[in-house]
Amino acid sequence: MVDRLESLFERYVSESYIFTNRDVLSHDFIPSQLPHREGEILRLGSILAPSLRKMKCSNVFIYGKTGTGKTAVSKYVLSRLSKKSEEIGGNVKVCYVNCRVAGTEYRIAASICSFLGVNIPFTGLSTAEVLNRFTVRIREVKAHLITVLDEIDVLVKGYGDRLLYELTRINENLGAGRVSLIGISNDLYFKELLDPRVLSSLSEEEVVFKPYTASQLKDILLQRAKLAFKPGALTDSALNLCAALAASEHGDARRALDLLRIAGELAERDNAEKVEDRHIKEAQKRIEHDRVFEALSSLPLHSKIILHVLYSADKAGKKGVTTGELYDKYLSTCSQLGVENLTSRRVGGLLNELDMLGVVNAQIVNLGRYGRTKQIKIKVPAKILEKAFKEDLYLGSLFNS
DNA sequence: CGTCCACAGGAATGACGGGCGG
DNA sequence: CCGCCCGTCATTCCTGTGGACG
Repeated sequence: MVDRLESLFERYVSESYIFTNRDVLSHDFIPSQLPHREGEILRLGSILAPSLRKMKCSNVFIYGKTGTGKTAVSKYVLSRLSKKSEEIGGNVKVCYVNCRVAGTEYRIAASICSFLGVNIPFTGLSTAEVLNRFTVRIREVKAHLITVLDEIDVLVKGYGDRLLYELTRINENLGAGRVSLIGISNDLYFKELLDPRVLSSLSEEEVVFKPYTASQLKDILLQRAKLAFKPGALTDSALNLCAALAASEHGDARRALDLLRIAGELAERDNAEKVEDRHIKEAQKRIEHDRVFEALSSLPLHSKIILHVLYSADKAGKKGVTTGELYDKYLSTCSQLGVENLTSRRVGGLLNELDMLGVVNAQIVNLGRYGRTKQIKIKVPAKILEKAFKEDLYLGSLFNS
């Protein structure tokens, strides 16, 4: 026993069979070259280049599906631009904000400010005040700030285009300095939600990122694999499989890299010498499992109760529950657990959130004389749900009986 | 062909915890 | 320390609605 533990430790201390540098496969790694995106890089570069000569540059709207390199290309071009600006003593500053990560209008504004060295408290100020301080600061340092708003559709869907409107208008009463915007979205139709004035201002230029094809994905993987894996540690067929799987999921390079990294980790844990097809397949299962597990276990209590109701119905062989049935069972579950219940209005809201998350499938159906309701079905495998809820402080007890 | 079911989901409002400037 | 404002979660009240039934 001791010896086996010793050898396990020893394996971790000694060099890995598989990886030379696993970080190359992580999300935030930006390689020195981005294969199959030369066109987009040059395009974005030529749009932003005027800023180096203290000239106005157009706002840009970038769209394309997830994992098509939008973020990587933007960050790459921005970092090169800011390097060049430093070199020539320019005043171009760059700033990157992910709207989904930041969350609210306020935090996005605060986050932009922090790039200019203005510290904004967590909360306490109005968004208008934050923007005001931002404007003052821009004028002060006379900077040309190029702001990337990643996942801008999340901002607009949640809070409307007020912030964007303010940002596009800021230049109008700004003596010195300038603000240019780069909006990134993976939803092509979100433009419809924008006020025409904001839209025309934001999409002075547009860049579209097409999904990678399987062979392009293969090139990308090959490039990273050279840096990440030991020579010969990745089989050709595993690499091909990886590219093929990711290509079938809308040419998502991020997904492909995740697959490769996790497959590598699995192979390493297996003490295998090479990453093979089975590791890739296993990795795909793992990713899906983890995604769902994570989503489920971080849910608020009442969402979990709702899911448990649907889970029980599903286990009883019911195919779909109506809103009324759901709410009845929800009430009884709450009293069983000794938890205060929410109103049906709120439960409906939570249900919609679960639908958006893809955990649940809710469809409005018309039963004519018998009303208009929703048919709700659970979409996650029972096993994962059990695993995610068994540890829950409140819900755990429901599984022991 | 009108009714009326059983909800959907928008708007207004309130409670609450947190952080600000003064 | 206080009064104020914010974001978040939840409630209350409300209007809207597609189609089977009578």
